[in-house]
Amino acid sequence: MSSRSHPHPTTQADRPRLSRDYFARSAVEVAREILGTKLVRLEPGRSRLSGWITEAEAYIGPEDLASHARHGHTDRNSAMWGEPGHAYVYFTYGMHWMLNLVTEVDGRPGAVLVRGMLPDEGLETIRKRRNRPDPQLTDGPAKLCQSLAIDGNLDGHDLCVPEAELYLNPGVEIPDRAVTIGPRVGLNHVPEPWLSQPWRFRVNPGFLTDLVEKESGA
DNA sequence: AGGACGATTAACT
DNA sequence: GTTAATCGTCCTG
Repeated sequence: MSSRSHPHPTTQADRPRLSRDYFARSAVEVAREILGTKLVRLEPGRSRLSGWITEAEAYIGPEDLASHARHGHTDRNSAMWGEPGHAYVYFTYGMHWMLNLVTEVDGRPGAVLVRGMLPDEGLETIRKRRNRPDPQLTDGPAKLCQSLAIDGNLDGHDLCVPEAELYLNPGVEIPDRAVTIGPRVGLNHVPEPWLSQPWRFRVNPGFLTDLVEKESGA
């Protein structure tokens, strides 16, 4: 099956994917809960890449002045307004792609920005694409997209169908004591209260790496 | 038509 | 700590 040169005990065959119902909740709830789940990328005719999500932010709707939904339904943010469980992928700063997971009920534009992960499968491929030291491979939203070859082709992609090329698997449970909650980052010209809402969720550095080492029987 | 700016990153002082 | 890179999107007029 796998073309990896050495087995990795934490790499498993597909488990049940996170379902439409999973995403059909508030963005804040989903942003917290997806920590530790596994983001899986199947590249057509190529390899299978994956990693455990370590950081996410919630964008709750049109009233949230930090959200792209603040301008209403536009061509770019169209995926946000659709069915939950799809990807919203956008281009910014003239060079970077960002991955969001559409949440909330159909018609309400909630989204969760995936800001970081700990790589699992496809590490060699990711290293080639990033050409950086391991800690800096996927510790940012644009780095993660570069690593997994996520771009505009995946905008609107359905994460909850069998043929999905991008989806989530259950991963490891992250206890509250291992999560740091704070304001979202990179927001400019965003007024209060939106600027300071504690909608960024991050797994404490080291927690997942330690856990993964134990699981792989080190 | 023009301009401001961006849910970032890497390099630099 | 600061700043350049780089261009699509959305606003104003």
